[in-house]
Amino acid sequence: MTANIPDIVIGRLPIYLRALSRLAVEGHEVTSSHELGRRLGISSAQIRKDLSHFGGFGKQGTGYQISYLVEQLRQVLKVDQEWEVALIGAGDLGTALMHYKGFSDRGFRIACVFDNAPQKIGKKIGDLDIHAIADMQSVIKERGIKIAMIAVPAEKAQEVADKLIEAGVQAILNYAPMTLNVPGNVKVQYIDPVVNMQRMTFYLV
Amino acid sequence: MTANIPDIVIGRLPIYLRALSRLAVEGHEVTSSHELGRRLGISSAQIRKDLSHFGGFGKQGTGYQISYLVEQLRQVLKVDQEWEVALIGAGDLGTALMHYKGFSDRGFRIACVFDNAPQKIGKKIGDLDIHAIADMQSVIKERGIKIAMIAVPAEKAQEVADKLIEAGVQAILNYAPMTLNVPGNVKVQYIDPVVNMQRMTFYLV
DNA sequence: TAGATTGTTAATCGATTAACAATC
DNA sequence: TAGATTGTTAATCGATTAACAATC
Repeated sequence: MTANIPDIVIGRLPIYLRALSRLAVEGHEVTSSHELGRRLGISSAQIRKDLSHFGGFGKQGTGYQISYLVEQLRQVLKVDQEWEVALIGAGDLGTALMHYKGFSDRGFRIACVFDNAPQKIGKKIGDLDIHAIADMQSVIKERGIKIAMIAVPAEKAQEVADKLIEAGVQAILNYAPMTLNVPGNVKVQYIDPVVNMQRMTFYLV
Repeated sequence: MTANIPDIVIGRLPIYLRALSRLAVEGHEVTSSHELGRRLGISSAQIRKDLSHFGGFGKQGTGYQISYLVEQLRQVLKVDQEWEVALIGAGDLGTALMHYKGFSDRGFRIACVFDNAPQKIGKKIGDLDIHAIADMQSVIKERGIKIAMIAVPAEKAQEVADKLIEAGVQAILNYAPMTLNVPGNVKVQYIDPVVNMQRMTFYLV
């Protein structure tokens, strides 16, 4: 069942989930594919088609009960639990990620931080000790961590990724501005703000 | 010519540009669609097809001269110039963005910062003064700024976006975890790390 | 020349949309 | 009941890939 669902559909589910949570916060209890589509700039047909891969979550004539759909999407995406995440890199970006409040209620918790600057190792960041990268693999193996965020300079990113994967990490959010080379069973997502900016300048006058 | 190029093609060009720059740093002078494709996990046919929208940049038998292709892609994407960018929000994330060194050699410079916390206004961040959001529109109009990064809480993001657009901004990089409602002539790109993480957990065991 | 690689065309593949019966 | 909206099928649309002549 899981096997033949297009990546592009999975990619939209977090957007639906985010919009639905927002609707709930705004006090709505029920919504429709049309309302959701209008908010997101997506056709209602696409939303219904996407959701139908996982079951019938709505009711003809009335639409979707938001709390129920949120619960179902959380289950589908496996964020009805809290994932422990390893953060590699305790620079400006790593620090901002540590302080970010938005992870916990959406399924994630930064559980350990690594850096290799001697002056940082042993210091605290938030309420976590910064560990040496030399200890990274043992900590990740011991705690069974499956997800990591890479926030180190581009030159170090591939090396860090290789070690993470060797230690059992299967999902990497890479903030370093480069494409990683990983085996087929490892998922990578990229965040590079400059890429996002360069996708817009083309359209400017 | 510009009009009928698919967005999805434009979206890949910054990735090509990034990889080509990296190849150049590594000392390569020439590459091929096969080599680039191998590095990026993209088919060589797709790379050739994408590039062919903008002209013939390669040579049969030998491939692409990297410096020339980089130059051409920079022109296509309009990042052969430095764009002034407005940053709204001087919290942890805004501060990390201010300190980020990676903008300038890829076409962007943060030219002004805004926040509405009284204790921040007037303080320096990097070598820029933090201005009040009340001054945002006049500064943006005066300097003719076309690009902004939103790094404020979700509740404020739409309001900030509306003001930016009214002041003439045409491209927004939105770090707030919500979809913005904007007119058709305004481009928006989104960065929400939780969305990226939730796109991977589905595939974890 | 022989080998390699481009740019492009046609074929294939996959995603989106339109439409509507079912039904709340 | 009448109106609204789902879930799904078929049609359309668009993107990717395969293949190859051109040519460096």
